[in-house]
Amino acid sequence: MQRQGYEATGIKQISQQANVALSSVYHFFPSGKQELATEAVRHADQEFADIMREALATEADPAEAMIAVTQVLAEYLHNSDWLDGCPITATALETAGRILDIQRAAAEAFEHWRALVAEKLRHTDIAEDDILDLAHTVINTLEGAELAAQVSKSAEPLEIAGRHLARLINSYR
Amino acid sequence: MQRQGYEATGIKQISQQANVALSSVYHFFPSGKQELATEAVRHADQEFADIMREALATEADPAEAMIAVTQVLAEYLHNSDWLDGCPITATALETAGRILDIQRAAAEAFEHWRALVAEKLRHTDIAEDDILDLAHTVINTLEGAELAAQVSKSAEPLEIAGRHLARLINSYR
DNA sequence: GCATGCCTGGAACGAACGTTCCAACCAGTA
DNA sequence: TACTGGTTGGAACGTTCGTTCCAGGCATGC
Repeated sequence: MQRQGYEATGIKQISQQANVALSSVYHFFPSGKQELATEAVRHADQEFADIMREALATEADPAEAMIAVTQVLAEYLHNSDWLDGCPITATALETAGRILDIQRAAAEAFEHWRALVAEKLRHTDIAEDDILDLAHTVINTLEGAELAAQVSKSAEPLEIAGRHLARLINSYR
Repeated sequence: MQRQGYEATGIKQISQQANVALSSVYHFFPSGKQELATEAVRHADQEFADIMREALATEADPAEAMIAVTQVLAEYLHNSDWLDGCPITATALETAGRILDIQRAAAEAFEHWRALVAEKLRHTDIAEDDILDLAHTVINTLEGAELAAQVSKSAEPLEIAGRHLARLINSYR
């Protein structure tokens, strides 16, 4: 779903790629595809949070840490032939306004990731209100840059985003 | 496709909603769905460019103009019950790496929109290299903020993005 | 009025979709 | 050994998908 989105990903395709019986999928996700997708988004939430947490920890300075994050994301993207961008964006977008469970799970994921960034920014003397705003823009700019990088098959949007986010953060202290 | 993405949007659904015979769709788009989607992306490219051009023109100062753009985007989003975000993101993401024509059309759209922003920024004394970088981040942050606004059904991400983009631009002069 | 294009209506195709069902299976425990 | 719970294999359901085909309509040109 990260690569193809919700609709293009079939349950049979999932069961085959996982070497698992189709019945088993319906055994563990009785409500079908929507339940599976919701859990997939929640799983991707945790997985992506781990990646970000680790990348943020490599640099003590929050501004520098942003650059580290964009570098890690660029690596993942490049190593997967520009296929593995944000794990939930595609699914979130095409189900927005149609499948509320998935939309809610996606909203919670963004909130979760924002909290990680905010946590990192609290090691500065930036005011709490500004920190919360910055966390918004950091995640949103990363999302947009990852999308652009994927579509253009280039790491440049992510590199630029890293530098600009660092500059924006530094402008608050 | 703006609302549902590529896979979830059927050709029959399109022909019905357009009050047009299914045969007519295949008459004008002989190569089928992929060709139709590619043209749809190109059309959305122009349409979105018009919206941005108009919004950018409402404010003489480029930094202020960014806030105007986010306000306009927030309006569109709110008026459509948070359904009409960026017209190509969903389609671009789920076809990335799978349908090259669509991916190319999407990349050209982003390039087109960046050029509009760069054009506006040339009314300042910012160095050309910085202008091109800023255009990248402006579009990418708008994309990310629009996604977040749509998923969270709130205009807040766009409002914050507008303020931060203005601040970032002003930091260059 | 008649012929020559382009366009449409409607039916049909095979394939894939999500989902359901049930018999068979295979741990465990007693 | 017998039983019981959870898990699987495989076939089948109806529906929808993208696509194809062709006879008919309907203007425009002579």
